[in-house]
Amino acid sequence: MDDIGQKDEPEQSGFSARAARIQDVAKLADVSTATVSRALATPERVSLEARARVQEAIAKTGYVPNPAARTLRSQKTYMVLVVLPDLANTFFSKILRGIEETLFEAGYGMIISDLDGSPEKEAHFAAFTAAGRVDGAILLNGHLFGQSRDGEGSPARLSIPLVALCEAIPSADIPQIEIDNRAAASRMTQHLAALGHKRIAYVSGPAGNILERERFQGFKDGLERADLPYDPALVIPGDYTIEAGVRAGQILVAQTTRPTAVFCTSDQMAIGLMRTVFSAGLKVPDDISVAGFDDIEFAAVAEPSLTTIHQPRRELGQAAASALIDLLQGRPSPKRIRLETDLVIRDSVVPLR
Amino acid sequence: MDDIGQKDEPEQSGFSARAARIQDVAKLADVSTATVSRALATPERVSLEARARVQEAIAKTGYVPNPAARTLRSQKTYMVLVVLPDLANTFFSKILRGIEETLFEAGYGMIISDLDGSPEKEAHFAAFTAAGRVDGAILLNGHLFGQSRDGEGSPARLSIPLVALCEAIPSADIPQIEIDNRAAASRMTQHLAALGHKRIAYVSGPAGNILERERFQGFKDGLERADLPYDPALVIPGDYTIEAGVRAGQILVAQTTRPTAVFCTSDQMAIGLMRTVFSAGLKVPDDISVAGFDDIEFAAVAEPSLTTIHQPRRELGQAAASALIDLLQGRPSPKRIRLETDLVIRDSVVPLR
DNA sequence: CTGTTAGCGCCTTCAC
DNA sequence: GTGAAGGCGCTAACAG
Repeated sequence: MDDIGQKDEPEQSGFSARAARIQDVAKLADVSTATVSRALATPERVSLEARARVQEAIAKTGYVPNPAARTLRSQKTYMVLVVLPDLANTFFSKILRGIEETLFEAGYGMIISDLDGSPEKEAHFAAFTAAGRVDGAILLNGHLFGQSRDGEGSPARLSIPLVALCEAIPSADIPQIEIDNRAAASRMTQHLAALGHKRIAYVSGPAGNILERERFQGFKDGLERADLPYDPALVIPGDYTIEAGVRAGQILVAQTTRPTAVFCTSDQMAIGLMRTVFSAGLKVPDDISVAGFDDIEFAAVAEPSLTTIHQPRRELGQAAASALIDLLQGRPSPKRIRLETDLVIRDSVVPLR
Repeated sequence: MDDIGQKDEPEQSGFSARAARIQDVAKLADVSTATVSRALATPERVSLEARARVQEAIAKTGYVPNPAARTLRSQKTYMVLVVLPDLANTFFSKILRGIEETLFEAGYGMIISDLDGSPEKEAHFAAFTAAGRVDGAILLNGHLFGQSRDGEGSPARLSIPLVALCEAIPSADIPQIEIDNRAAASRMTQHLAALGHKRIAYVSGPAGNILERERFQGFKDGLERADLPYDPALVIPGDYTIEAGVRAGQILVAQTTRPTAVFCTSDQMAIGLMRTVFSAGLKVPDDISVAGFDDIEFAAVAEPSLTTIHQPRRELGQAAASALIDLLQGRPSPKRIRLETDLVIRDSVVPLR
């Protein structure tokens, strides 16, 4: 990453509408194309002198290797696919940034696939990886794709290095980067219990989701440790979205004997729920305490500010990208990484009076 | 070469360890490779019979064209670069989704570049496009990269089709997809004025930003139409972030003669500002009305819910992608598209009592 | 309508 | 340390 300077005009003399090729550089440096190639890939195997001439010629021509040709030859794309269920979900953006940063530093580009719950898209991206457009993939959607029912004719190229991020894929033997959802949920539940809350509602994630399963386990763990009974009637279904929070709030306010605290398994739901609770004339935290999960940017500025579990989103992205790069470069990669979460205490949860 | 080497694996028998090539399909279908290629690209120029045989052979082999080879030959990548200033900003996610959808339908992939204010990255992506890794680009960052200032003969080199989205680039002769920021800001200002507010503060975007320039003009337009004087003391600097809103709030509450309404030029700032205002013991909207801009998801569930300008983010993304695809496929493309905004009236703004 | 031929630009043995 | 040459897989050009 050296040249930034000469974007100027090598075109005063000629109509250089065409990009320089390795041949042009070779001719100008008076070496063979092989030497140019080596000067770029393995400079130590080229004499200092030749290297200098090549450098100069590259600078003069503004040569940039053609990636398609390079890929065709070397079977490497220096591209990584990031698969996520919903690009518009604010939870992912900081993770993406962490991924992008780390990939960028290692010279990889990032292609994003927003699955959007569409099997068609999933098939498309499966074909995409099969076609060798990417060297590896980071999966945020909790499952592998391209599992054809009978495997007939499915090419073996599908097996590129993969990393699971956030939503673990236990069945797959790939690096798993995540937080300890169960422990975090347990911790929050105990926090609420320690403040005197005995009737604690739980707003869930989507049924079957692995995060949901773990957080739900954690919720029950927390109750148990606090010697509180688990009451299924206090579980309200959700799916991590703002809208689910709004709906959960409606269910909540309609209840005759309301819980004194609600543990929402995403901040988005917590914020949506508080909205409904306010509209119903109740107050948070005076009438009901509300806790979230994720610590998105808006958690700190919500009204009241949200007590929640902090997830190191950027670091999660970075860790996943690092693990994948290790894999891609043949280095041993961590099998499983669990990053630490924090309980962030703000104003939406208060002791039961 | 250090791969798992199966050099002489007979490639029959249903499952090949190696991806099928066009030759394999050709042989199986008993046609030439050219016919296979045509059957894929221009089926109408291939006899029904041959087409059927090719289809069958493709199915049997699981053939997927090698994109690198295709790109090398045809000089088309079917990839589009999306350049944006900050991936972690929630404002962009829905726009990205709109872009992705439309690109996907047209068979294009999306590569995202998060500039993150880094000139180094910008140089990198300039080289990226120069290297021909993408067919076109959508720019959300308000300026071209890798281009010299003179509008004369320079752009011959890395000129791929471009589209400017949201932040217009007036100097560039490319399709511009945007909203009428000036009109929208004027409308909001007049709305506040119509409710009796006479001292209206304005929390700005980053200095020099084109959105900021237009919205600021709109703010002044609105004051003028409402016969209100423009008072520079009521302008608070910001940069569209939550944090800027928090800081603006601090400035606001410290003022001796406070305005009765604040127009924040992003929802994120409005939400951050309300946070500070609450912490200072004031009430929104009773003590001060607050308006936003963008209508992000959290605007509707903020407390109080936010009166703001709705931007059709998804449609903006779709329109930009469509315009770019037109360009890429040699069709005439719209020069400038301005999508409609809406004034969304919620609870954060009330008439002056 | 179909086949043959010739590269796209690069990397990488294989010789020297 | 360097050069010559073949070919990665595909499609465009040109015949037939």
